[in-house]
Amino acid sequence: MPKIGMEPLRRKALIDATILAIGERGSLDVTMSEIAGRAGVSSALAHHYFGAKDELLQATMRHILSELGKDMRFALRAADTGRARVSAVIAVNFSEKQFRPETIAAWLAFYVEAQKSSRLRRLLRVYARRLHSNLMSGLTGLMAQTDAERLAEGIAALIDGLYIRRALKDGTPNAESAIALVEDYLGTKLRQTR
Amino acid sequence: MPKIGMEPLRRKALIDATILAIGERGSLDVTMSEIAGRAGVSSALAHHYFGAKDELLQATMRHILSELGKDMRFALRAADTGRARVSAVIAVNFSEKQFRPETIAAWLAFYVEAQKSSRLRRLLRVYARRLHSNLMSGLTGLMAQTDAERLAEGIAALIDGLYIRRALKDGTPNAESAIALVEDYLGTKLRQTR
DNA sequence: TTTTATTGATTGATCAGTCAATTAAAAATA
DNA sequence: TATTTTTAATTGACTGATCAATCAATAAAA
Repeated sequence: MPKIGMEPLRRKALIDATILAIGERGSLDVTMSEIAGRAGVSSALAHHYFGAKDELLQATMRHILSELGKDMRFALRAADTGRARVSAVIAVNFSEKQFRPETIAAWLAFYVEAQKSSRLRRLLRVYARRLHSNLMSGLTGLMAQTDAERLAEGIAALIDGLYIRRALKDGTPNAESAIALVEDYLGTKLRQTR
Repeated sequence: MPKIGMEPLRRKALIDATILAIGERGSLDVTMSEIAGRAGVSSALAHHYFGAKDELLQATMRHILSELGKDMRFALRAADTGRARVSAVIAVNFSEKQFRPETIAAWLAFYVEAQKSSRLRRLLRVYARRLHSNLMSGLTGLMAQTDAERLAEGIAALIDGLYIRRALKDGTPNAESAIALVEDYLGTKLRQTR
């Protein structure tokens, strides 16, 4: 029962299915058939719309990054002080939508894959740079440039580390305690450099 | 040209080859043939000594963990104050031997794999607990228990985050700057809680 | 002669990717 | 409006490649 204008719907469904599948498996070792099955279509159709598995994975990563970017821009719009900007960046990274097991697992899997794929590496580099510049835009007013650079690096690494730990479901930090940890780091450094 | 007592030699060579191969590929998607080839034997022999690929990977992870443990015990033996113990833990994690691209890539790959394999997950949990208790053994004398717990969590997350960033070869923190970052975090918190 | 070390060849399963065929909607034409 | 033609959506069946795992055979040491 073919219908019209299916392409955007199918693409979206396939990308969502990809995130779900990766999240459940915990790695990119997910077959096209599994993804397509979850999206309710045949694997042939997935190939029809995305060409190769690689492109589906890349589209998925782009989708995740773009969602994060959207949330970030929205949160930053409401932040009027430097301090508020930094807190906004932290909050978005641990928001309901971003700090979910599926999303995190996908992140981690893409991190690993990036070591093989230069295109994925480029995507992640864009994200890292954006995170850094967002942090810096808040921190520069609050301390010396070099201190800000260093702190931004520390916060970014801390966020990544908390993501990994969450993925392992081990010491599972929940969102609030993760935010508290990063905010405490930030607060302590601010008090020190004040 | 069969020789005697080859088993330990072969096992060691295969494990080393596994780390190398994973490090180069950047993931656990490495064939038994590739590993065996690097070790200078046939894939059949790798199966002969390890049974299944899974067990070779597990043995490899155990090897990495045990090396880290050895280094850690050695470094801690020389640390006589609480403060020195914490610094020792940090130093070992970023030591020449541990903070190498191959080792890091292997770490990351195992982190991902751990989401699938409960046995790997157990291994990593042991490591995480050991890291935590090592950190605590140094921190408890220096501040209140709850503060120490929180700081240990933060340091551990920071270490993981710096590992990930190193794996991506992006903002490539070198060992010294990574140590400086963690030590700065620690120092700031100590000055604050003092 | 038994045990250990070793491999080439093979098997069986899994998958990404292709293709020809089918169905129905859209567009064009009568 | 009724028809033919074109385009879009969709799949089942297939192909080719890759790879883990097995096994029978060989060679040398004990």
